[in-house]
Amino acid sequence: MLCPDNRTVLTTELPVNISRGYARPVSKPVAKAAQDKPAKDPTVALRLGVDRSSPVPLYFQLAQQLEAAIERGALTPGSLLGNEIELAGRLGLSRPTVRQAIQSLVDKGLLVRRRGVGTQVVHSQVKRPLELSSLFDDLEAAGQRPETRVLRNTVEAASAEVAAALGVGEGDEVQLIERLRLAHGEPMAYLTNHIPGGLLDLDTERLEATGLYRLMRAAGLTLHSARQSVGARAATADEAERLAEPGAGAPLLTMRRTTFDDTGRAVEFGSHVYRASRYSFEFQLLVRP
Amino acid sequence: MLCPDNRTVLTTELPVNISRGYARPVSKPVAKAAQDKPAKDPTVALRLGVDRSSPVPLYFQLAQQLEAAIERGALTPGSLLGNEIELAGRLGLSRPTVRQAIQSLVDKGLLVRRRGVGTQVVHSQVKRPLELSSLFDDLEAAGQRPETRVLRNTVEAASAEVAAALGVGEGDEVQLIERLRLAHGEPMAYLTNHIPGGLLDLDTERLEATGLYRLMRAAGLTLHSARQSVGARAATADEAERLAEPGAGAPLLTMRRTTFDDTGRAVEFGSHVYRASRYSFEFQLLVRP
DNA sequence: CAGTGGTCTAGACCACGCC
DNA sequence: GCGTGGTCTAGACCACTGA
Repeated sequence: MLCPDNRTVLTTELPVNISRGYARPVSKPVAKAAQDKPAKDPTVALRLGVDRSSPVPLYFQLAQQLEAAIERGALTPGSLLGNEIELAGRLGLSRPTVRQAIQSLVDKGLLVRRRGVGTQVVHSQVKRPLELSSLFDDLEAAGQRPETRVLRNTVEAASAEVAAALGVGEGDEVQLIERLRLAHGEPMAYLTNHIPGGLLDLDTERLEATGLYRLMRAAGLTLHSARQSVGARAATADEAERLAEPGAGAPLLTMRRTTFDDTGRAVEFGSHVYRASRYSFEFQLLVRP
Repeated sequence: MLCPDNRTVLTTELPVNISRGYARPVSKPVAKAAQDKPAKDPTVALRLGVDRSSPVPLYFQLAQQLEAAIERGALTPGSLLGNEIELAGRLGLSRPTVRQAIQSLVDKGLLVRRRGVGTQVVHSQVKRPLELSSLFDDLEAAGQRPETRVLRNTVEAASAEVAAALGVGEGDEVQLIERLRLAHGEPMAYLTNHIPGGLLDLDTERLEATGLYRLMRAAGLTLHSARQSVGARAATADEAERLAEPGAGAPLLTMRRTTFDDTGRAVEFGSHVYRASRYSFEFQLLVRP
């Protein structure tokens, strides 16, 4: 994704929400589709329908279909969805199941509910909130042909700062990785990561082929949350040279992030600098209702 | 909140999640509290209990109590909550209601569920995700005694850029506000905002007393989402002077944000610069499970 | 006043993780 | 196997909105 001024914009989006389900016997093909109502709500013309033999949860199937309808414009912004009870009856589902589907789209910011009014499609412009992102994946998704040069990949004793960030003892073994990230052959960012010792088997080869988060997930870690801080500062002479900026003093965008897995353990501490002339962070926020 | 290096950090937190409820007749004081189980789960000693005469929803009451218990340390990180069915029985609630309470805390990142294992308290460090934030509120919460100087407050014709961001016609009337924000008497940021004409009655006096978002909410607008972009660049000579930075070229943190209300209408477009020597953005991310 | 979403109940069966 | 959360049903009453 390119900005008007040719800077790379990071719109972060990750493959989450993997459908999980369970097999269910093909039971009760409930289908007393009441077409006796004139119904001006747009979902009637939408050939919605769930597959009860699929392992994908019913609410999830419905949510996917509604989302697809919104994305392809079949459900236009501002249009009312029609009430939950009637929709449930038409699909042969119970109301709680339909509510669960709708709620998941409300959480994504695609729908808005108003008591006494109905459920409406939000007037677009809203996409999804920021996810835990990988620069590599972001660049790849944007068609920027990312490239990684691993400049250091060693085991060190944790400094006080790193130990505090990772929640390990000072002097404990941590893996240190320094990488230069390029897109279209040009330097974009200088990435420094610290990872608790023994957590991951990181060989330089795999690090150059993909992103760190992908390696972590592949190793069975469940990434859960991250605390991050974004700022700016002037480049040192060294940094300017590494990043091919004209000289010391060039503005850099900085990001420090600690990532935690689902047990609350810190799995990574990163301290990165980006060329401000080429990068910005872009994301959406949703206000919790 | 102050950084080690004395820069102001923006931890954004807004008062959302206003409790809404409805009155319910004081019915069925179901209380067959089974204490026949030894139960090593920590919630038994937690004097949990809901007030059925309260207008606050039962699931919300339970969620609040659990959250409070986590915050004061009565539920320690990693501890198991005890299964949902038993908990429901003990509280005289149905399982779906208990699940709704637990789910809301999972969404906040305070709890983690594992099938076949149970529900655990996350190992702290995790706070809440970024909310739609007001610099004024953030500074005030951090005890920084914020001050605002309104430098411009006029009505103008929308430029092409502003018109595109706000979704109005080029040349339409928009309100333009330029403000200098100070903390402890020192310049922190220069804020430029555009607001669709006629949306809000903004007098300079009120703008100097509080933040823009607070005024918007007070005017009955329901803020729903925002799209924002954070970057960095070098200051112009003018900007450096306004912000009391030593001179042109000083690194600035930039933020552009368009805010939407719950009908999807753009209600504000802001283009702000912050002194990188004094500011950074700090926030948490949660990975959607 | 009619229609909507918000909340709640008391059951049920299933998939997954661990022993 | 056993216990956990994940999903689903078929009802019910209430509060809010707008005509």
